[in-house]
Amino acid sequence: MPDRQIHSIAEIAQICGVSKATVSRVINNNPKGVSAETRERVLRAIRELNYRPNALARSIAVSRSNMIGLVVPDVGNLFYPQIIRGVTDYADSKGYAVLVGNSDYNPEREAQQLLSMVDKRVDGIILCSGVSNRDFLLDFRRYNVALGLIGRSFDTSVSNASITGDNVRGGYKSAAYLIRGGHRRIAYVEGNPDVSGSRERLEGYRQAHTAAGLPVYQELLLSGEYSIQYGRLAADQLLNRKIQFDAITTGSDLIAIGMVSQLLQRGVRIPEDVELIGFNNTELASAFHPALSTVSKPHYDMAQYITEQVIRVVEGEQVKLPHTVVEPQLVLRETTLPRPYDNEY
Amino acid sequence: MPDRQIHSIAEIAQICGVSKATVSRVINNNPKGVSAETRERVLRAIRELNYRPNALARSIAVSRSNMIGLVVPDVGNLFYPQIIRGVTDYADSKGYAVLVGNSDYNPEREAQQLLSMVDKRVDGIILCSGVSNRDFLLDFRRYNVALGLIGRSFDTSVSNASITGDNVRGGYKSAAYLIRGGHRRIAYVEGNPDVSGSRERLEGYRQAHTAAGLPVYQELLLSGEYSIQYGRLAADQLLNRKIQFDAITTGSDLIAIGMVSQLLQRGVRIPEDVELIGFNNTELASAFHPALSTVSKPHYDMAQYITEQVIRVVEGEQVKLPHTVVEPQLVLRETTLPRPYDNEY
DNA sequence: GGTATTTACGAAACCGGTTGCCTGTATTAT
DNA sequence: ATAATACAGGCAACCGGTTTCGTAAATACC
Repeated sequence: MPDRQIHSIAEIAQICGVSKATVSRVINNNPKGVSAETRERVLRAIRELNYRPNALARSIAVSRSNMIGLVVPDVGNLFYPQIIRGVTDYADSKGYAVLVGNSDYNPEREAQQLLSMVDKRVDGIILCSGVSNRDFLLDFRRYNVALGLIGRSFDTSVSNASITGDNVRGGYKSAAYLIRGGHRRIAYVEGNPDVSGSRERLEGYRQAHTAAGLPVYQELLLSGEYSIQYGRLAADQLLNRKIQFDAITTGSDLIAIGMVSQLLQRGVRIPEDVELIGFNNTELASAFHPALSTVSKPHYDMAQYITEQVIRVVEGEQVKLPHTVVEPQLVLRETTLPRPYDNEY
Repeated sequence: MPDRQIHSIAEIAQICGVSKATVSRVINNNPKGVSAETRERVLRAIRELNYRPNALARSIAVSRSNMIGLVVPDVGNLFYPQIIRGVTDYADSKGYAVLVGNSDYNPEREAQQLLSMVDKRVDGIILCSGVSNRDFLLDFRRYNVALGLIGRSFDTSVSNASITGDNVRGGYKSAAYLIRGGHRRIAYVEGNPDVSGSRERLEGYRQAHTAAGLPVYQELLLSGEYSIQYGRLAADQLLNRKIQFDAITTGSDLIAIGMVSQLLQRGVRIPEDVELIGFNNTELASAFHPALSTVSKPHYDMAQYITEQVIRVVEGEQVKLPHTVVEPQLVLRETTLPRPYDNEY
């Protein structure tokens, strides 16, 4: 068996007959203080021994870990791949590694994950669709970690940067589009009601109704979780309880897919009998059959953006914009009927 | 502004009038060598100051980081959520944090990610659908990191554990099912041809053909990438080049979805005109409309299993089985026509 | 009451790096 | 030729923990 060693800077130093300081200078290719030949000699030893500097040791010495933490509700949810990819791409490009954790929409678990990342001394944290309350986050700032928020926003004392879609507008647009189609009983089917986005979309839904002088029926407001499963369940519920509805807005494409799938199976035609609008415009929405009408935000870009900001604060630069909100766009496909529409309202 | 400090063990020690050693003992609740009252006093200080031990420092002291690395081709691909969730769940339950990286099916990037994880001194690495060659991985063992493989397998000198679906069997089963339906021109549409799974499935496809005394046509063998996009493209290619085909097997559900979506759009009926079988039985397959027939493996469980093994070797226990291969099951839904079938062949 | 054992804790070395400061020699300026 | 400066490189302190070992005090034992 070959030497399965992982060497230390001291060994390299000894082998080359120089001090640790010199090796360190070579590694960080610090141009000062080491001659070309010494440098070469050290580099050769490093190569020959396959020496890899210990990033952890370095981290504690310079008190910077070059790691950032990403906390999402559920990495298994098909909504998050775009986000994770956005974060890892940007982080990677700047030489940061990414630690991931699931919160399961549970404030305690979320807190646990956040603290565990502090323990690992990540330089920054990106919290996605967080469910922690404001006080906790505010208190959390004591740990001096750059904090970026996706999908939720507080004042600047809570986070260094945040980016959200305008969920109120999103909720408004989809409801308004359906209302404009003459629908009067529009079901609103949400995922986890604790997520702020849920409440905001509902607010938009309400606004669209009142703007049109229409009542909001409590029995049409459902919530459960962001999954295909739940979409199925919600469809069944609506049908089984014989609740009348002529259109649906949902809190995610997954819910929408589950509902469409189940409604179709139970003989409800879409969009002829029921129009439906999803949320988020995941990759799936356009591929699904019938293709989902949905509300679109550039999640990948949003993730990249927030990662950029977090890294900026880590590196002592200014955040470009502490709070960004992006206007969601209604994307109309096959689960709605066409009608004049200008994406403005 | 409150004190935004992160304290060190030395500070706690000083405040409590004890030595660092004592504080350390308290933190690791080492039952020996510290009296109840001293312990209490230290714990109080820790609580009051919100002290969080530096896991990095601990890692270098005990040469164990409690981090494991997960390298996948593309966290953005909808196939990986199940895997990532499986890994994070198990790791989390054992107190390990997870570092993720993308390889993009690129051996150089993969090597880079692997080495970057070594630098961070992860205790173990889980490599998913790796594209590195055997020699590289063998050489990589020098870094003394526990290594688990998903979706690829070598002898035990290369990895500590591996788990794969039997892709040959998977490829065989789906092709055989289609052949049994009387099809003679079955297109085989793969993702990245560098991934070993691709080649194995093709092998199964071949075996099924020769077993039935049928020829394999080169023009029916396509490959590109694992995405909905590519599925669309492949469908277009087949149609535009006027290549005759009466059935399709694909290397992933995403490709399948893209193809179905495009074929439908171009007026091809499924399954009446063309039968199609996906691969992997992602959450999407059953929700898609028409529901995808596909080849199923328990990815979440596989991910958990391999994580368990990796952690076992980290903790000095025996790996249960160094190499596991799971038998894939054909799941028949709406993109194929029903016919007698026993999932055995 | 004297010895043996246990217990509580501190001192200091160590893990693997970084960095400020110092020294000795080589180079340049005058 | 001499002083001034530059450069290469070593020493040692430091980052924040863990752990071995030693010792003094407390407790157990007879």
